[in-house]
Amino acid sequence: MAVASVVRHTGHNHPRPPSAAVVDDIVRRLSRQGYRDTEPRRLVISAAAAQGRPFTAEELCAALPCVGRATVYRGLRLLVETNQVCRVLLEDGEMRYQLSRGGHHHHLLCGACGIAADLEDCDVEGMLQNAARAAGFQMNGHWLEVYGRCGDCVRP
Amino acid sequence: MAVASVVRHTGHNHPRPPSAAVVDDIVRRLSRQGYRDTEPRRLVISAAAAQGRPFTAEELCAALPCVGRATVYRGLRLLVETNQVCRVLLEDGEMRYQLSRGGHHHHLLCGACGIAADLEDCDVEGMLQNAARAAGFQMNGHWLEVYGRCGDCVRP
DNA sequence: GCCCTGCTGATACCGAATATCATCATTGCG
DNA sequence: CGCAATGATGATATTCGGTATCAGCAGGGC
Repeated sequence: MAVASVVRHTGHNHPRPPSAAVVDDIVRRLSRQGYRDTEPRRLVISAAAAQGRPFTAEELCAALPCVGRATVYRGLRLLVETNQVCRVLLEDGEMRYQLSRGGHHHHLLCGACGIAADLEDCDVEGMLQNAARAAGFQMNGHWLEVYGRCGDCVRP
Repeated sequence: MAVASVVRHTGHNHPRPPSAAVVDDIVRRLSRQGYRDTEPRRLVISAAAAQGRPFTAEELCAALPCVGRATVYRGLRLLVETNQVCRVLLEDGEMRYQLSRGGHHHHLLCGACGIAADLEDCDVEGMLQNAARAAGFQMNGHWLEVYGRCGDCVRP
């Protein structure tokens, strides 16, 4: 279902050179939680950090031909579970991933170039709390994605 | 802010006796768009309407052993495409479906009993428009799910 | 009733993701 | 430092949700 997937690759938005500091940082946080510091895991983190836009597990696999598929999938899952990577839901229902900068935030997703910008100070929380309470619900969390066009794609 | 109104699906979560009127209504809308009125299609709609909570395609298949898998999947896809059924994203990323009562709305999802209530008058739209504009984005749409506990599950 | 065409459904197929399991490598500890 | 415990790896098999195929069927306009 939901076949028509969005833009794959356009001119800009090249993968960035992965910053060693970012990788070290994540590895350190994982170590603190008892996860080992291994070469393949660092490669997965590095590749995830190098993506310029939300990516799929398969894209990571393709970017890491020397790392086993299972390892890439396990590594990615670990990163999601430990909140180093956040899930990004595209408009068509496809799930992608992106290195998290931490803290609660939402994404502004450009349907043209596929880039995701973080939307940080948006107080939907309070509004939803109220709406949920009015409906007799106790709200625990929410999932929000915003779709549109980024500045670069609106005026080319 | 707007007051939230809720449409509760059933008192409890059992499948409801599918209302013939609801099925007829959907079939009529499909006919108007050139889609035929067929027995298997009616069965799919009826089964979808009988679910007391968001369901998966597989659950529909299980509920309709006499209808071919492909037909169930095609029928469900058609219903989604024509907005008779809306997608519901669970907290863990699983995608489910639910008969839509039409109009833009969001879902209050109970993590305990799995029920989904419609949250109709919640004005996140304007807030998101502003936040997006501030970030240089042109917003076209959004996806929002709210998670928590329904009244029945909070005080049992 | 007839025919066109959309619909059905058994089956094959596909791709994403996970389970398995022998082997390897990290890290804590003596 | 070196060793053992055990978590991690990766090739492979497997599962699973969903789609493509295609011959035959049936809805509905005539």
